[in-house]
Amino acid sequence: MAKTGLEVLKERGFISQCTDMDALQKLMDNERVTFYVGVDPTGKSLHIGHMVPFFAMHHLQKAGHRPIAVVGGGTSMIGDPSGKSDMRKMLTIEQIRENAASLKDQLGKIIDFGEGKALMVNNYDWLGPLNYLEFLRDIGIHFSVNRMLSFESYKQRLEKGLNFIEFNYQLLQSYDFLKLHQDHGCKMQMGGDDQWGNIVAGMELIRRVEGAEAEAYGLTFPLVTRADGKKMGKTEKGAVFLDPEMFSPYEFFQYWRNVADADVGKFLKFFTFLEMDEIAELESLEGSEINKAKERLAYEQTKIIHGKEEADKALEAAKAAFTSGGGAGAMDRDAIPSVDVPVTEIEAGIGIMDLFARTGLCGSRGEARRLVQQGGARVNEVQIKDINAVIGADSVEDGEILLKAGKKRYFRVVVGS
RNA sequence: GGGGAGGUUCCCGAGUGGUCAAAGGGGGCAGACUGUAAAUCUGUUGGCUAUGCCUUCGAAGGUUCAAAUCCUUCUCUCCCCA
Repeated sequence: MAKTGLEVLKERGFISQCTDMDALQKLMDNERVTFYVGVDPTGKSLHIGHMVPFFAMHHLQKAGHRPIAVVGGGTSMIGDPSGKSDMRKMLTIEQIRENAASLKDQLGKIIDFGEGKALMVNNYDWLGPLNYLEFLRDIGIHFSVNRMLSFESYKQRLEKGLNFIEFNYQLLQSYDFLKLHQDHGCKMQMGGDDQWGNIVAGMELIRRVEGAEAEAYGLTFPLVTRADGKKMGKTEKGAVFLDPEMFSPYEFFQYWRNVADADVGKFLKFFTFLEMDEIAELESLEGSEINKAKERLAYEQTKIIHGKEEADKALEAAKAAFTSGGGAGAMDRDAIPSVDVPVTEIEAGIGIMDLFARTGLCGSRGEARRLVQQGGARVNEVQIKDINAVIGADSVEDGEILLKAGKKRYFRVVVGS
C-alpha cells in the first residue's frame, strides 16, 4: 500500500501547521494537487537552510502532485519582514534575474522540472506590471490593517520600526497565491513556520475573491534547528551553499558528517530520500556506532546535491583522512583546496609561517605563528613546531606539498614552474 | 520640526585624559580527552621586516607632551513629543 504524499511528510516530521489537515488529506487522496513554495532569489546559491520545503516538494511530487516553485523576483524587491529583525537589502531586477536562473538548476536536483511535472515562475512577471491604484482597489480592500498588526511577526517589527514598503509584503505574497490559484489551479501553499501569517492571508484573499467554497490550503514546516542551537546550514565561514564553487562537495560532506548525535535521525528524515525503516535502523545505533548513520547521512545528502561521483569521492577522502592513522594520501586531490607556488620560490625555501599564511588556512602570519606554536601545523603529516622552519624542495612530493592545520583542514601547495 | 539616549575590536558589552591593542562573556582557532560527536579542561584570538613599530574605539577636524576618553561639525540608530 503506497503512502500518500501527505503521510510521507507527516512521518518524516515535515508538518508543523496545516490550515485544515483532514480536508487537505481528502483533496490529495482524490486528485493531483498543484501546490507552491516561494524561493527568494536574494543570492545566487541556495544553502541547506533553505532546503526543507524543497525536500517536502520532492515527496509530494513523487506522490503525484504538481509543484510550483515561485521565484520571488517581485517580492524580494520589497523584503519580507516576517521573522527578520532588520530590513532586508534590496536588489536590482538584473541581480534577481541572474540569481533565479542558477536557483532553478539547483532545485532541479531535488525536483523534476520535466514537461508538465513542475513549474517555476517568477512573481515579478505579475507583480511588476501592477498598477498601484488597481491593486489597492482590487486587493488592498480585502486586508484589514488591524488584523495585520495583530500578527506576531509584525508585532515584533513594530517595536523596532517597520516601514511601509515592508508592510506591503503580505499583500503581495497573498496576491501571488491568488494569481497562482487563478492561473494554475494552485490549491496549496507551503513554507516555513515564519510564513504562516502570509500563507493564511493568501488563503483568505482567495476565499474573498473567489468565494468561500474556493479550495485553498496552507501547510508549514517546522524551523529545523540543530541540537547545539546554531543555525541550520551555517558555519563560521558562512552558509553551506549548494554551489560547489562556493562550498566544495568535500566540505559539504563534512558538514553533514559532523552533525550532532541528536540530529542525525531528524536530518535523515528531512534531507535524504531513504526509506523510513532504514532510517529507523540507522537511528537506533548507539555510541560510536552512530558514526555509521552520520556517514550515511553525509553520503546520501552529497549524492543528492552533487551527484554520486562527488559523493563517492568525498566519502573515500574522508575515510582516508580519518581512519588508519590519518593521512590524506588516498584523498581526492581535487577536493583539497590548493595554491600555486613557483618552483623557484620553493627551491629558495619558504618560511613555515609564510607558507601557511598564503594558503587560506591562516588569515595572517600571526595566525600561522600561533598555529605552529600550538602544534597544529603539519607539513606532509609531519608536525612542525619551529616557527622559523623553512620548507624547501625536499618537502615536495609528487609536485606538491600537503599542509594540514589542526585535525581536519588540509591544503595543497602545488609547485608550478 | 523639538527633546533625550547612543554608535568600542568577529558579536555582546566594560572602559570616560596617560598603566589601552582596550576588562568580561560569546564565538573562532589550537591542544588534551574522544566517536571526524557532545560535554569538559588548557592555551590563544588586530597587523608587522617584532623586546620595537603600525593600524583600530561611527566620520572629519581641533585642544593636549599624551585622546576610545575633552571640544566642534557631520553622520547613523533608538526613544519621547509634534
